[in-house]
Amino acid sequence: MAEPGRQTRKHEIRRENQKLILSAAEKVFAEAGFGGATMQLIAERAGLPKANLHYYFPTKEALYREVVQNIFQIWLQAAAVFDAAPGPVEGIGAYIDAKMEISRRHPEGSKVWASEVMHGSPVIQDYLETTLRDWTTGRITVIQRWIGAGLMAPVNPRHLLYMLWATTQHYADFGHQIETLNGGKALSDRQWREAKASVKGIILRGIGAG
Amino acid sequence: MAEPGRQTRKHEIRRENQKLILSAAEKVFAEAGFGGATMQLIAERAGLPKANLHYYFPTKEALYREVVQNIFQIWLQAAAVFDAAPGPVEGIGAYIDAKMEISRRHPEGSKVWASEVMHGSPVIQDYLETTLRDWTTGRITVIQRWIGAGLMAPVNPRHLLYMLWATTQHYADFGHQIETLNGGKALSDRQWREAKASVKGIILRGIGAG
DNA sequence: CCACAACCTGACCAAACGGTCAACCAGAAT
DNA sequence: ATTCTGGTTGACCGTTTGGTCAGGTTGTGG
Repeated sequence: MAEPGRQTRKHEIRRENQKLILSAAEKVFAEAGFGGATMQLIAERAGLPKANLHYYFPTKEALYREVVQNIFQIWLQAAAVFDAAPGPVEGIGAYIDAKMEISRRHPEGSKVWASEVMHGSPVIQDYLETTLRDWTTGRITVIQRWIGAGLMAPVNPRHLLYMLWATTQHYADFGHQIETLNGGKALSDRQWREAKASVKGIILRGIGAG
Repeated sequence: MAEPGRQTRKHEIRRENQKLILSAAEKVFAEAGFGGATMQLIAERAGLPKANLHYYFPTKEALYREVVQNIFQIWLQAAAVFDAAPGPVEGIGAYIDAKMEISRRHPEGSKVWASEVMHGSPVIQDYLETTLRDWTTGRITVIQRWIGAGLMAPVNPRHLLYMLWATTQHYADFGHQIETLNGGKALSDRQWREAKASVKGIILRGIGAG
C-alpha cells in the first residue's frame, strides 16, 4: 500500500491517460466539430491506440459530454468574479478580463461550447435550463441593483449579458478570422491588451459606468 | 422555343431543384455541421433522392461551398449600408439593424458561417484574405474619418468592427441558448426590438456617438 | 511468489458514408 | 413522329466509421 494521500501508480496512469484523451478530444472536437471528429484522430493526437480510448470512455458521445462539461466548469469559475464586486466597473470589468483570458488561453473549449450550442445543445441542455439560467437571473438581479443605485444607466441586463458573452467569446470562436485580418499572425500581447481595453472601454462607457 | 425573357421549363426545374437543395443543405449544415451532415439527410429534407443531389452538385464539398458563398453574399449586401452614411449614428446604427435582421431571418446561414470560420475556414479562406480584408480596411478608414471629424470617440476601429460582428451574430449563432434563457420561447417582435435597441444603445453610447 | 484486478491493444465487425452508374423518363427541337 | 438533350433514380461499391473482444501485459495486495 502506498502512503496515504498519494495515489497509487494505477490511479496515476488512469488520471494521466484520461487527461491526455480529454485534451486531445477537446482539440479535435474544436477543429472538426462533433460529427467531423473521429476516434482515430483523437487517439493519434493523444498518442494512444483507439481501443484504449474506448476503455476509458465507452462511446464518442460520452467523451464529448465530458469535454463539454469541463468547459462549462471553467466558464462558471470565471463567472465568479462577477460577485463580490462593489459596482459595474469592477464587476463587469473583471468579468470581461476573465473571459478574454479564457478566450486566449482556452480557445478550443470555447469553440466546442459554441458548436454545442449552435447545434441545439444536444448534450448540455439540462445545464442551460438549470445552472446557466440560475446564474443569469442572479446576475440580472445584481445589475438591476447597480442600476437602482445609480451606478450605471438603465440598460436591459439580459442583453448586456449577451453582449458580454458575444464580444469576449468572439475572440476565441472567430480567432481564425481575426488572425487572418491581422495579416495571418496571432494577436500579440500588446494587441490582446488593446482588445481587452477596447471591449471594456466601449461597454463600460456604453452602460454609463465609464 | 419559349418567348424570350421567360425561362424554359427545363431551366425552371433546374433552378427550383438547386434552390430546394441549397435551402435544405443550409439547414442541415447549420444543425449538424459539415462533418455531421449527411447527403442522405439533406436529400430527405429537400424531398429528393440522394442521387439527384449528386446530379446538381458533384460532391458534398461543392454543395457546402455553394452554401457558404451564398451566405457571404448576403453578408456583403448588408454591409453596404455602412457606406453612404454621414456619421456613425446612421452608419453603425443601420449596420446593426441590418445584421440583426439577418440573424433573425437567416440564422442557419450565420451558423454555417460561424462553423466554417471556427474550423479554420477550409473553404472560404481566400474570401477572408481578399474581399473581407478589403471591406474591413475600407470601413476602418471611414471610422477613422468619423473620429477625426469629432463625430465619435477615438476607439480602435478594428475592435469596434469585431464587436459589431460578435454582438449581432450572437443572436443567430447562440439563438438556442437565448431561447432557452427566454423560457424556451423564441424572441417575440417586441423582444427583438428591445435587443436591437439595447445593442445599438450600448455601442453608440460606448463610442461616444449616442 | 501467487492470484487477482486493472490496463492495454491488434484484429475484427456491422453499419453508415460519399459517390457512381446504367437504365429510364420527359420536354424541346426538327 | 423521331431524335436528342437533360432530368431522374434504385441499386450498388469501396471506404471509413464507432464500437467490440479475446488474449496479453502490468501493477497491487495478500
